[in-house]
Amino acid sequence: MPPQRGTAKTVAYEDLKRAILTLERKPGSALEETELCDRYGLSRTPLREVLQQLSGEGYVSLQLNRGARVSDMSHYTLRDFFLAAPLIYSAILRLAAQNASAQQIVELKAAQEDFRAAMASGDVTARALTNDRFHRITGLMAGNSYLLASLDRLLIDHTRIGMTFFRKKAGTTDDRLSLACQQHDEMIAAIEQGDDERAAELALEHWALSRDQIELFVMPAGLEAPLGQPPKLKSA
Amino acid sequence: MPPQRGTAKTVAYEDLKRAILTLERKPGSALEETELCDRYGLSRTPLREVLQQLSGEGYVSLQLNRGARVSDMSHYTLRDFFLAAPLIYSAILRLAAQNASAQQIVELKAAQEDFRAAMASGDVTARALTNDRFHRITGLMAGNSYLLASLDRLLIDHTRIGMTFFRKKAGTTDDRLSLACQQHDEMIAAIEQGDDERAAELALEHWALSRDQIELFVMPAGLEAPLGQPPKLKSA
DNA sequence: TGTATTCATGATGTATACAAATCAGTCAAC
DNA sequence: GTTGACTGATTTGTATACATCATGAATACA
Repeated sequence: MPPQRGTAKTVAYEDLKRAILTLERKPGSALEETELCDRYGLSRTPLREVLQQLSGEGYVSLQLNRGARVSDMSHYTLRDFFLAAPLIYSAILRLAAQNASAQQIVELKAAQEDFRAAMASGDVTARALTNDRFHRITGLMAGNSYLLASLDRLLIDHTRIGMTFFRKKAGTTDDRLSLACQQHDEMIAAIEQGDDERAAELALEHWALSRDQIELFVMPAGLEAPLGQPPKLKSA
Repeated sequence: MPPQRGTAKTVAYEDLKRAILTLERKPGSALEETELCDRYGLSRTPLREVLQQLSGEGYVSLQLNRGARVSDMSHYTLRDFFLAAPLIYSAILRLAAQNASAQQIVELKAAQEDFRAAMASGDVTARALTNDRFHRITGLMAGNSYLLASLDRLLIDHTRIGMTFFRKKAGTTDDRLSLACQQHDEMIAAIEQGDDERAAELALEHWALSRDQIELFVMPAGLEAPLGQPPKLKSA
């Protein structure tokens, strides 16, 4: 649903999404129209249309006479996230294995190469964005517009959470990252073979890894919490 | 994510949604800005913002320099619909049973009364819209913004499809409608008791009923087609 | 000193005017 | 008869000006 707009508007749309996903624009922070107009060289009319669009897609929230803010992330959203992610990710990957076109598989492999490069580079932003791109391509492969709506919203917050814990340079992080990379490779293989069961299984394994990373980051070290009941997190 | 706008804009937003859901605006039909401006008494600037918002929510699709159209419904969307609906509906109702507030249950009961009245009246539009409202309330009860995104999109098309087959006055329709009404009552009971298993089960039963109705309408009578592989449907 | 009100400032919401692109119809050429 | 390009009219995209609302500092008062 990206607007295939003329350049200036497209740039604003894409760059705002990038800035939100990478936490360059912090959750809950205000988006002033005049600032954005100056930055992207647009007048307020088209810029406001971009904000409306982003609002409909869940990147920003609008309040009457109070402008736009980057969508918030509270402990509530995190709880919702833990519930919805395994359901949607496994469904998407199952469908991706059933429906992926040859062209899409080429794109996914290219995305995976970029992801691998980002892992090697250590660039946090690049890691988060290339991972985001990988999973969005699987969403397109699934080709189900209804489920894609949920996936898109999950990925907004998954990528933002990813930026948060990627920033932490824990000792265990690198092992987990290389495992994530390996899982991506296995996903590609399963999709290429049309093995939908395996693809769905991999989605759950991949999610379990993410979940552990998130929990590690969110929880004070050494504090145990029951699975499926994520600890409360103060909003930023 | 509805805009809490000043009256004129809100009216346009709500009425366009209503008109799209009830097929008063046909899938794929053009939405001319000047016509809508005259109708709702707005200038083009705020009206275009409404269209952008509706685009982000899946009601309309925008094309550069070619204006807005009501979102299309092809046999592809119908196929996607059959795949996503049971997954999302059961997940939503399970969560609704776990999380519904007392206030929300009151609202759901009120919606069900309106639905029952619409069934008695025979007003096709009222039936479709009150049914839509019932299920959107269950979505709010679930309180999961990620899954809600999918539910909202499913309901757009479910309501539109409902308008299509409600219009047909088949002999069997009334029995099925009263069963649907009864299932709503059972859903309320399950939610009120916090019986999430039963609620999810009811969601699937309710979906099976809808699915049969849709297949009855879509298929030429007497023509069998395998379940899960809906027949091709020409777009309007 | 603390609280409430006022008013100036700045931001958002809307309308209008203008620029650019699409579409329909005609006409000419093949 | 069909195809192609041209032109006028309509529609969409953008910029600017104005109206309305929120915010916060300054002042008056208890």
